[in-house]
This record gives sequence, structure tokens and C-alpha cells, in this order.
Amino acid sequence: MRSDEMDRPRTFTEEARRAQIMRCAIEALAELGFSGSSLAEIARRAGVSKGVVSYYFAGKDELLGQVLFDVYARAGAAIAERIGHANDPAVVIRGYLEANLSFLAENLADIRAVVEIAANARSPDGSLRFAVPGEDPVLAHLQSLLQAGKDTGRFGEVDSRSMAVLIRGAIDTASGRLVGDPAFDLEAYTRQLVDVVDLALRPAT
Amino acid sequence: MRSDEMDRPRTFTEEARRAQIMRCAIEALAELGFSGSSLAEIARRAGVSKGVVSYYFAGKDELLGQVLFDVYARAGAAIAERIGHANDPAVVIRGYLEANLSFLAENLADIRAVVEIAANARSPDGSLRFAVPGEDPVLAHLQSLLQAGKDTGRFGEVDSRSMAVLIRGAIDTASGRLVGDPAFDLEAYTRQLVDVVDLALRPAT
Amino acid sequence: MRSDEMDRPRTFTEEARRAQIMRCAIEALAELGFSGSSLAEIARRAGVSKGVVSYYFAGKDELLGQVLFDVYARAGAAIAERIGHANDPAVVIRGYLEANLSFLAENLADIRAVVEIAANARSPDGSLRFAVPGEDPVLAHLQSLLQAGKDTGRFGEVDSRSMAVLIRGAIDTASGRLVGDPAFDLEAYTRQLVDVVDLALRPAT
Amino acid sequence: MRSDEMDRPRTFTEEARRAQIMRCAIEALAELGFSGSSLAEIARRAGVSKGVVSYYFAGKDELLGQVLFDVYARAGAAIAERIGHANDPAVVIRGYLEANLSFLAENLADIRAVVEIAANARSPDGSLRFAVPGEDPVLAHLQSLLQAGKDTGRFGEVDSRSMAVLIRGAIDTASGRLVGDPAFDLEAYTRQLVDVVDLALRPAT
DNA sequence: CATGAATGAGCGTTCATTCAT
DNA sequence: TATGAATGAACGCTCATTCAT
Repeated sequence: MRSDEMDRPRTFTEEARRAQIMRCAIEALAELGFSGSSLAEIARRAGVSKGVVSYYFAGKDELLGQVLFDVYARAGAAIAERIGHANDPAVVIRGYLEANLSFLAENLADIRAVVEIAANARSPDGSLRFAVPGEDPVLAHLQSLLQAGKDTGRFGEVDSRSMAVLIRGAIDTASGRLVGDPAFDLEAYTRQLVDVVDLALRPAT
Repeated sequence: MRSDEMDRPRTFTEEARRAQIMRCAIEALAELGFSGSSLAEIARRAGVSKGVVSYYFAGKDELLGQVLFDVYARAGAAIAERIGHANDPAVVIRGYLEANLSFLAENLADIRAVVEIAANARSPDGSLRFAVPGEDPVLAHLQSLLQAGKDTGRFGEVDSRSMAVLIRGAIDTASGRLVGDPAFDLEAYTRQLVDVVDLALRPAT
Repeated sequence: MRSDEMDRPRTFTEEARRAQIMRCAIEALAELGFSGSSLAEIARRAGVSKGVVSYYFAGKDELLGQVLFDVYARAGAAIAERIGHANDPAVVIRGYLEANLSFLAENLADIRAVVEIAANARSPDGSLRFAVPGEDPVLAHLQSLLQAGKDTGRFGEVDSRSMAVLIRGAIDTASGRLVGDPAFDLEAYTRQLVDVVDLALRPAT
Repeated sequence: MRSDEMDRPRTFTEEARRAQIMRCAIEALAELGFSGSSLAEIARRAGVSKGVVSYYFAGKDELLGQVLFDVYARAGAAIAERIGHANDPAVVIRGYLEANLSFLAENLADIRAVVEIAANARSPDGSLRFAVPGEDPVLAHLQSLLQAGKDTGRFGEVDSRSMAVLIRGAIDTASGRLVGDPAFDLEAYTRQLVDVVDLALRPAT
């Protein structure tokens, strides 16, 4: 099938199976972590034999890479849609924060799966399999949003790089809270983060 | 050996061996990640046979748990010493942030090891092996520091829980940056974080 | 399909498909060796799905057996034609050698495929799948040619069995040389073999 | 153990285990062929678990390579000893033939194992794992023996290369006969081969 | 105390085969 | 006829653990 002929387009049912397997992989990763998500476990959740996974994906790497790519794409689309029409940098940043945190909450398993993959998948040489060699694009994007605000005078004189790191940290930590901390109040957290960032970016009066 | 007779105190040489093995485990975890840190690899780094590790620790779980405990204890001590004598909550928080980030920078391998363990070590049932069942003590401690400031009127009306989560996220993300992002400027980041938190906690005028 | 209804003769198109698949099997065996010649690889070369191979052949064994049979038959025909009209045993033997070696050179892939199959195909019990249980017919044939020469006094008192084995060895080894030894000179080798055999068979003076 | 520390010399018991495993590998290869000689089968014959084989050899490749090397070394030593003191090229060649054929007969399983390995073991890229890149050293050695005879005028004007190929073919084919052809008479075959080669190399009178 | 030897389960992957469509 | 989907067993290999010495 797929692994044999690289150029043939995928049929509908083929895509459906791939999606199903990816869904099961995401669930396994979210529940059992990277090392618990063997092909056997993923296949078990999909109700198929181990071979089926190898049949629809060239290997575990392709499966994990596809999951990574898909979730990233969906997250990017959700965030882009949320801040698409805004001009005011402050509104953009607010939208960025809210979109990130709500995507997190609504796609918790996906996010956890992505974190497991990105942090654990390794090449045979021991290096992280899905580490982007140069600049972290997610961080760079956020930094550019901040810089745009500074350039237009809408934001004060913050260190845009440090602020980007700080904000990403504040966002990323939320997924950890959403799991296993029933007391975590995402709405309150979102409001607080929006306030803090708003305050931090406000130009000196 | 040790794991069989729980009550006998450990001799000095025993503790030395345990410490040596834990040090090697930390190095392996920091360099190779969780899955690359097999007992064989740890034993190799310690220059001993695999059996020795099993001899001084009841199993891999006990070794990892001990590493986790030790690093936590050292970090807690470093932070407590830094903020020990301060009374002003703002000074306490500032000390907390600086102590955390400098401990991070000066004990990077230990921190990375702890992150690897906490995020990856699992029980047979798939649940995180070292997840504390109830309240996260680290988070609770920070929250209590913030609450103290609120109670004395020194801080404004922030949501102390959300702020604690935010701050922890901002701190924890720094270790990821310190590794593999050569452009990361810890001093600038520390200043920025201190400023942001100071601003956020300042009472409304 | 075919393997279910043993008595129905094969249609023309059926035979064509079988021949095509066998051709692709030969190419795969010659290029990739026995273990590299999976049904998937053979089907890929034939531009059909894996199922087709199973459809036209009862199993991999039947396919390989058929390849073996076909190449043997073609080789036998080529040799028979070459020595068909000769009466003098010396001329017959010379023709046999020349026919064998030239068939080898002109059907190298086929020969290599046959060697791979004969040496590697095994029954579930581990025994060679295509080993003829009794007397090797190829060897017996050559021996009979030699014996005929002895009986008519045209050849000397050689051990016809040993000579047959020797000659077959000298022929069979040539295919190995033709592949991967670019310096191998088949013409020179043929002349040399013909001379050696002629000398060996010449009656004592 | 061995796979962990590359420089430590092997203990006696370690060598004994390795030798035992190699012996079982040779038996499996001789009886079941390359594809039938899985680590599981070899371990089963050795009466140990699968892991033991991986414990004493870095991988299947090392095991097979070691078998290849050992048998080659033993064969080379046996042949060298047999022809060591001879000066007359004709005597050397005669010794070479007799030594080869008797080593074959007395180490049949080893030879068959070597043939299986050399013909089937492949690298991941599909190329033969143990193919020597340049000239076949076995063939080159024999050719040099023949050339020496020609150079001293002891042999006639044969094509030394072709004769070497012919003789190797005649030798190699014997192992195939020794297995499964109970009628094969090695002594008669050796005499015949010696005679044929002697005749072929004799200078024109 | 420490080792080296051995186990057994599980890993990702390959492959001949079967079968509904 | 021919396909693509699915299976299940076997493969080489890794690893935490156990144990006699």
C-alpha cells in the first residue's frame, strides 16, 4: 500500500484509517506517555493488529511525525483565525493568549501527545527526532508579535525575547495543570495572564 | 542487601556509592534523556557493573525517586537560604525568582534530570510514577508567599493561585531555554521576570 | 482460482501473467538475492498488487518451483540442441561444455535466480525445498555422456562419476565469476576447460 | 559485558560460551540454512535463552562474522601446514588439493555454514555483508601457486587465472556432494582431481 | 560487596498468506 | 480478475531484573 507506492494519492478509507490510528496514538500518548505508547498499545486501542499500523504508516516515526504536524497545523489555524483581523498589537497579543489557552483546554490530549513526542522521540544517534535545528518557530512568532507592538510604540520597552519566553512558559504550563489539578481554573488563569501581560507591555506613562 | 533490611542505617561507603550512582544517573538523564538512561548506561558511567545499581537501589524506580528527592531538597534549601531573612513579601518574591533561576542555571543537569524523571517515569499501570497525589507542594509554597503579600496589603488583588502557576511556568521554561538555545540570556530573563511580577503584584494606586 | 481447480487448463492470458511474474521474480532474485525477493518486491516489479502473485501461484513455493523448472527446461533444450547431432563423444562433451557456459553467460539472471532458489528455498522442516530426493539428473546425464565415451573406447579410463562432478563444479562456478568479477574472461575459461577435459579424457597412448 | 566494554580481554568462560554459541550457529546454518538460523534457533540449540546470544555477541553480524573468520583461519592453517615445506610446485598443488578436500570432508558443517553466511548475509543496503571488495583472496592465492609453477617452467602454458577458477569450482562443488549424495566417493574424487590437474599443468613435451 | 551470567518480556519491523469486495 | 486490507508469526534487539559465586 502506501509504503510501497509513494506517489499514489491516498483514498478516503485510507485517510480514515490513518486518522483513526493517529487518534488512538494521541490517546495512548496522553494517557500512558511516550514509552507506554507502543505500536501494540496503539493497535490495541484501534482494535486492529500491530501490522496494520505498519501498513498505514512507513514506521513509528512517520506516525508520530504526522501527529506532530497535524496538531501543530490545527493549533496554528485556530490561533491565526482568532487574531486574524486584529490590528492593534495589544488586541493581537490578547487574542494570542486566549486562543492558545482555549485550544489547549479543548485539545488537551493532542497537546499532551505533542509534548510527549517532541520531548522523547529520538533518532538512532540519540538526538531529539523532531527538534527544529535553528530558531524555535513558535517562540519566534510570538517574539515578532511583541516586537511589532514595540515598533509602533503601542508597547513599552520590554525585552521582547524574554517576554516571549515568559509567555510561552506561562501558556505551556497550563496543560500540566489541566491534567490532574481539578482545582485549576482556566478562565481565571487566562484573565490573570492577559492582565499581567497587558500590564507588562503597557508603555511607561 | 539494603533493600532487604529496611531498618539498618546506611554506612558511609554505602551512601557514597549511592551518591556516585545518582550523580551518574543525573548526567545520563541530562545528556541522553529518559529512554537513553538505561541501568547499563548509568553503570557504565559509574564504572561499575549493572548489578551494583540493583544492589544499592531496590530498583530503577528507587534510584530515580531518590534523584528526584535529592534535587528537590537541594533546590528547596538553596531557595530557603536566599529568602530566609526577608520580611517584605516583595523582597521575598524577588528572592524566590532569583534563587530559582540561579539554581536552575547552576544545576542545569540536575534540573534536566528531574524534568526527565517527573515527566517520563511511569508505574506499570501507565500513570506518572512520581506525581504527588494531592496538592503540588512547590506550587502551594509559592502561592502561600503570594497570599502573604496580599494579606499584608503589600500586593494588589491578584489571583494568587493563577499567579503561582504563571510564575512556575515562567521559571520552569527557563531550563528548556538554557539547553539548546545559546542565545538565551538568563540575566535579562531574570530581570524581565522580576519586573513583570513586580508590576503585576503592585497594589492599585 | 487456479490452485483450486487443478484440472482446468490455463488460458493464454493466465500463462502470460504467470510468465511476467516469473520474469520479475528472476530479476529480483538475481539482483537482491533470495531474502530480498519478497512477494511485495516481485509484485512491485510486475506493477501489480501482492495479491496477484498469490492468485496466479498457489504460494511462493510454487512460483519459485516454476522458475526453477522453466530455467532448467530452457537450459536443457539449449544444450540438447547444441549437441543433438554429434556422434563423437569428444565432440559431444565439447559441445556440452560450450553450450553450458554460453547459456550461463546469456542467461545470467536466470542462472543466478536458480542458484538462489535451489540453495535457499526450504521446507518448514528446514530441508532444502527443491532438492531432488534421488540421483541428481543433471549429474547423471553428464555421467552418461562420459560413460558412453568410455564404452566406445573414445575416452580413457577415467572415473566417470568423479569427472562428472568435477566438470559440473567447473561449470557452476562460472556464474559466480560472471557476476562481480569484471576481470573474468569467459572465452578463455571455456577454452581452458575444454582443453583440460579433453586432456583428461584422452585415452592413454 | 563484552558489548559494553570493548577493550577488556575475554575470560576463559566467556570464550567457551562464545565458542559453544558459534558451534550451535554452525550446526544450525549447516542443517537449516541461513534463513532458518535465527538467534532463537541458535539459542535453542545452545540450551540458553535468546538474550544470551546478544549478550556474548554485539549482534548477529558479529556472530556470523566470527564464524566466518574462525573457519577461514582454521582452513588456512590446515592447508598451510599441509603444503608448508614443499618446494616443487606440482607437489604444492597436489597438497593444496588434498588439504582442501580433506578439510572439507572433516569440517563439512563448518564449510556449509561459511557458504551460507557468505552467500546470504546482507548489509541493510542489500549488498553482501561479507564480500571482500577487491580480488577474491582465496582465488588469488591459488592463482599465485599456479603462476609460480609456470614461472619456474614446472608447469605448462596454462591460463593460471582460468585454472584457478576451475580448480576452486571443482573443490567447492565437493561439499555439495558430501551432503546428500551418499554415493559420493571423496577419495576417488580427490585422486581424479589430482590427476586431472596434474595432466593439465604438465608442460608440453 | 561486587560481578558476570542469564532470563523473559517487550520493542519496532517484515512478510507470506487470506479474504471480502 | 485484481485489489487493498488485515493478520499473525517470526525476526533481531534492548532492558530491568535476578542470582550464584
